[in-house]
Amino acid sequence: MPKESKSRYALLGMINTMPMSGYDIKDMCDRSISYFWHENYGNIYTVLRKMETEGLVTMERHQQDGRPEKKVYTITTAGQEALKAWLHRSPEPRRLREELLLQVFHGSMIGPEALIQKIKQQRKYCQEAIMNLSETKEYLETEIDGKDSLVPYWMQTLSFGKKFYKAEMAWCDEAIQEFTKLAESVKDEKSGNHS
Amino acid sequence: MPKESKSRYALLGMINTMPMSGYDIKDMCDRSISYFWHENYGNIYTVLRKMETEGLVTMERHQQDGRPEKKVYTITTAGQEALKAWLHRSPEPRRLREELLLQVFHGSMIGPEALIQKIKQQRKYCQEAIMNLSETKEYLETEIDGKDSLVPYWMQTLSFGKKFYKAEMAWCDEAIQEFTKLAESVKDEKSGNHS
DNA sequence: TAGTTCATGTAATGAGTTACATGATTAT
DNA sequence: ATAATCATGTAACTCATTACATGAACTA
Repeated sequence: MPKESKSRYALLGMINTMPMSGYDIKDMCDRSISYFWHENYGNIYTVLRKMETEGLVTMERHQQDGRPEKKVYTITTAGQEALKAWLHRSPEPRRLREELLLQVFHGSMIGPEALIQKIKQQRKYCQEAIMNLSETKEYLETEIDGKDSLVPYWMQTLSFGKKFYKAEMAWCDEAIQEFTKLAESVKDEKSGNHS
Repeated sequence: MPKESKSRYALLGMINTMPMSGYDIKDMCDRSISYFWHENYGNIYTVLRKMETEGLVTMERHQQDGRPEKKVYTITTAGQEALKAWLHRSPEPRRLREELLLQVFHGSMIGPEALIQKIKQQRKYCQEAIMNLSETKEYLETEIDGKDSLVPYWMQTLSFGKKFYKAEMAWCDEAIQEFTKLAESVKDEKSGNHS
């Protein structure tokens, strides 16, 4: 069986919280799940139209004052069932492709100093990510858990992000330290200062 | 500019440590970097032949006793330069697609109990991963840092893996706890027992 | 007036995965 | 005998990304 695309469920899930357009979906993805999932316009619009023909969503044109027309998609019963069925399935194991780690693995070719620069960069990125997550968390906490009970679930994904980035930052610190030591020992060897 | 494939560098890096065949590369990837990088035969053999025409590697047929013939690839000077150039470039930001997290985000549709099962499964997976990493670490520690100084770099990627999985396991524990609470509060509401 | 945001779409591309095919040998 | 390991390859496919195109309105 060929591996099935998961984009549809990302979109269905978003539409399920409330009817929205492709543009809205992209916006919501970027604001809420961007640290563990991504979607781009090209795919969104394509998948949306496909799901319409499959009867998972329906489309309505919404006229707006001054702004371009919107195509607002609404989930159907069939769509909700498809979403639920996926939610009950086991997630596929992740296939990471961590370019930085690959560079570290083959780092002996460029030496520790060059790696340290990369890792410092990554550390900065982690810090920013953690700040963003904190802001989102604060926002969610002010939200009265009203119409949708999605808040506690969203919160739990934020917690994952935070733990993940904190761990990565800790790794960055450790790696910088280790590679600094390594760089010094290389220098020592060159000056004939063996242990 | 279209995004460039990173597979070639994964392969070049492996061949750089010692000449080997596509089959060997797959084996080495699976044993050493599988928790943050993956390659499959289809791609390996294709990319290998492409790199040969580009002059990044050379190929030699090796006859083996009893076993099928091997095509052993060796990195060229051009290949080493390409590898080095990539190592000096900044890694592209990762694009995660964490299906489990997506399911958690939309979890309100199936409720906390169903999620807890998934997360328990994930926790088990993390535990196994940590054990595998520990074994690899022990193996590396017995290796005398001889011909290749790749050991400390490899070690550092192992440390990343361990920190990552430990963080994920901690998240699993937290999430299980939180969703258990949530499940109970839902039950309370049903039985008319409000706080 | 030039740039940004809003809004949708499609064609081309590429990269990677899967499935399939072959065939020898070795272990059970 | 038959399953597993060793070893390579390719065709089909799908998924996603990129690039490009359009166009209105708002903002500096």
